[in-house]
Amino acid sequence: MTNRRAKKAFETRAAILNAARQRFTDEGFEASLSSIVEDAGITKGALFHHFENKQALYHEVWRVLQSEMDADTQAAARANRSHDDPYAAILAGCRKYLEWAARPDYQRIVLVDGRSVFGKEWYEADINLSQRSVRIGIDYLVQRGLVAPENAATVAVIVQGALNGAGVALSRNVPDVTPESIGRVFERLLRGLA
Amino acid sequence: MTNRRAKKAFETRAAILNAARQRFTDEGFEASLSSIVEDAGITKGALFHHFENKQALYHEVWRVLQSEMDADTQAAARANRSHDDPYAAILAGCRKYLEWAARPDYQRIVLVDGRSVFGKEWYEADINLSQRSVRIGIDYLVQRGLVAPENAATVAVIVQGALNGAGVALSRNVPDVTPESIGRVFERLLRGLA
DNA sequence: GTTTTTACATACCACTGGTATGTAAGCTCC
DNA sequence: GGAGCTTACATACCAGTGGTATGTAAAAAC
Repeated sequence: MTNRRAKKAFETRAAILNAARQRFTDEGFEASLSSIVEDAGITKGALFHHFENKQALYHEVWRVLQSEMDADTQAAARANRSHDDPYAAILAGCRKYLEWAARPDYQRIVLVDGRSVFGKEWYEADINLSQRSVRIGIDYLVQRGLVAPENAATVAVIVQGALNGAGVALSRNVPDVTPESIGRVFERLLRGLA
Repeated sequence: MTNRRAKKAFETRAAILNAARQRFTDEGFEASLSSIVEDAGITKGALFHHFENKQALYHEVWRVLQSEMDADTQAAARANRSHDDPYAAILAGCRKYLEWAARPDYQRIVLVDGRSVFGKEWYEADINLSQRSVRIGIDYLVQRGLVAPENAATVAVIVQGALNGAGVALSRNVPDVTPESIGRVFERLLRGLA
């Protein structure tokens, strides 16, 4: 019964996305569509049926990754709310984000290749998913009077950039850069804003 | 007398680099070699004589840009040294770097496309040129007792990331993010580390 | 049961980065 | 000053790329 064709189509779509995610992680955007369709066990006809072009495929892989990260970091922040310390939630979110920034797939697809793939539209695409969680955290600090309202937007982009830099450094095993040292410095930075 | 051939070769090499810098700025690494050699008024034979491959050409363009930036920011920092305020120099360097981060060529070639072009070797290439000035500034603060020695490396990558985030946001005209607001926040952040 | 729609597969295209080869001008050295 | 080597390119070509136009068989709609 229930639409056999649509179900099958969904499976091939998922197979394409899986193969693409792996290839894009290993080889970046340069990964060939031929290799992706081979991994997925289908042909280019199927791929171009499901996605308008290579960029659209990449964008979908990217979007899924960002959504997963967004949900995960927000959950971590929510779970660590504290009446005693207004910084507890946002710091927990930061720590969780650092785990993502160190993941090979997230790092390559979002942090390294993503920007160049999307070109000028990058920031517009990015700000809605990458920045959202950060903005929520900063806005909370503003609400608690710990960040000046006129600095909110600036603090958000700076925190985001700092997290990305730290995350990449972390995964590159830069000497003396550890999750603990980053946690220490971040806490100091945020508290220093008050 | 003095070697006419070498002089001419240097000129073609410079023409290639100029054309490449422009094309890479406008179209990113995807810019075709055909268009570059056309702009430079030569052929692919000449290009591949001077550069091993496309990546090597890109790397040279990138290297020149980074060197220019490095010299400029260090000069700005040096010119703003102050006995009264140990932060004066590094803040001046940061402000100068923001100007670079907002430049179309630097932004596209170094901040956006660079990472994906160099892939895994990116950080190794980056750290020697991007990080150098930052590290010098942070090490000075350590020396003055304003940053804990064990945090130096972490602070450096974080400051670098923060500067990149701020620079990109600046050039994208993100609402409420201005050179002034960035300067304010940065000063607070750095002083908060003491 | 016929028709229409959908989810692919196949065959092909212009163009890409890269290479192998050709060539003419410049330099060296007698 | 001219033979011979070297260098700085130009030309011709190649495998592989993203993308498209067309074909097709099965499922859905009526």
